[in-house]
Amino acid sequence: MRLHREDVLAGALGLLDQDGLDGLTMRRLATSLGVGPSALYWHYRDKQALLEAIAEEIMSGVADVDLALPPGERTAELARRLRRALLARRDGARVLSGTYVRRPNTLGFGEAAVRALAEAGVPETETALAFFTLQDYVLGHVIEEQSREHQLATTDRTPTPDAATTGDYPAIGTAIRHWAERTPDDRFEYGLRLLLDGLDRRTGV
Amino acid sequence: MRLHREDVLAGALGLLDQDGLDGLTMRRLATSLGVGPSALYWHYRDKQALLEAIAEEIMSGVADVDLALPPGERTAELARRLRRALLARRDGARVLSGTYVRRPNTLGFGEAAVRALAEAGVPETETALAFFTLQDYVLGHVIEEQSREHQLATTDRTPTPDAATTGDYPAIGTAIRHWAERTPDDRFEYGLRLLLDGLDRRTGV
DNA sequence: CTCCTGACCTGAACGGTGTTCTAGTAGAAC
DNA sequence: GTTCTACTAGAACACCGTTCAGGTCAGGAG
Repeated sequence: MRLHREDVLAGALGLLDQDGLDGLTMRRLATSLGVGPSALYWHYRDKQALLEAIAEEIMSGVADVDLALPPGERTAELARRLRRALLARRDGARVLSGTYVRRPNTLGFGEAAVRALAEAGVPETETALAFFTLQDYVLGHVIEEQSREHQLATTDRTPTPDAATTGDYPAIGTAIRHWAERTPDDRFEYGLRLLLDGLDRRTGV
Repeated sequence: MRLHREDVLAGALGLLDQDGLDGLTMRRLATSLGVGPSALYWHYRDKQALLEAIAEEIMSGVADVDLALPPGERTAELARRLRRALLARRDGARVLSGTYVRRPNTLGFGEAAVRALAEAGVPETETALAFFTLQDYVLGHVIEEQSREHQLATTDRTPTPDAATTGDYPAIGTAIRHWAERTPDDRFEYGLRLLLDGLDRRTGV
């Protein structure tokens, strides 16, 4: 039973979810597919090409936001959809930040976001600036969120500063305590709100 | 002439600037120091520990912002200082995003930022949320900025979408053209302004 | 029914990686 | 001048991405 391009991609996605980005190696992917490592190179030029295919797969459907939503809310929803897509796969944010993709799903997302921003009243000269700002925030946020997940899974040290550190840094100590009480979704929404409010003040989103 | 911990760190920083994060390998670092690879493991438990030391070094001095500045401007200045520190070393943002540091320089930066935000009028329950939002934005932004640098250096494809792509995605095409006219500093300031304005609207920074 | 072509794979190899181990050597302190 | 500690060498282990020359096997052409 021979492989096809999609089989390799599917196997890679499975291995990514199971073992994370560092565990996704060509050799392990090959054995999980019951094949030698060199077989993979017939389907993808190199590992980078495979990672780009994964990135594009992660971005599939993210742009399909409800166009009936008012443009401001649509912009917010696109940011949320991006975050959810990144969170849906282990190390999703790291995968995307490492690949420079110029493919339908990725471009389509940018197109949808820029459109929503423009319709919301952002001047044409600023739509890309606003879009990248939103995207950079989401990416940075999810990278940190997933990095914390990994931290929790591998070490047994508490991810929030413990008593020893809070002694020397009192402000951060109490601040983090409030932060820890929020859900991950709330934390994301807070920053998203800040950005959209800032945009509102300038152009009325 | 034997090595000390600082010599290894200095050599690692040099190699990082020269060859990037992927070029920073224990063996190459060893040879550049005129020593066998195993010698490094006396000074640092493993490569991760060395990377954390690098991260902490990158963050040195970032928190030393002028306390005479009004708290709002001080917050902005801290964000700028963080960006500049990350840009100062090749792949600086990637290094920091991969390490989970809880050390003086990193904690001190958080402390300074949380303090500035609190003084600016952000309620105590939200200072950490606002701080992490700013930090996530800066990190995401610089990761992308440095990833573009690398892209430019290695491939000869233009980093901005070319004519072929703009055909199918008209909004993104013209948007990017406006974006390309701005300087990297301007692009960063735009997002920073958005965040601070959003914060202002909620609490009066 | 044969043959051929192209898609797909094997197996071995190359040069690289982080890390560990045992055995040492050199420099400072007494 | 010896001892002790700080430090290093060298070999080895188990991986990694990638290449290459050669093999297999399905399916269409004749």
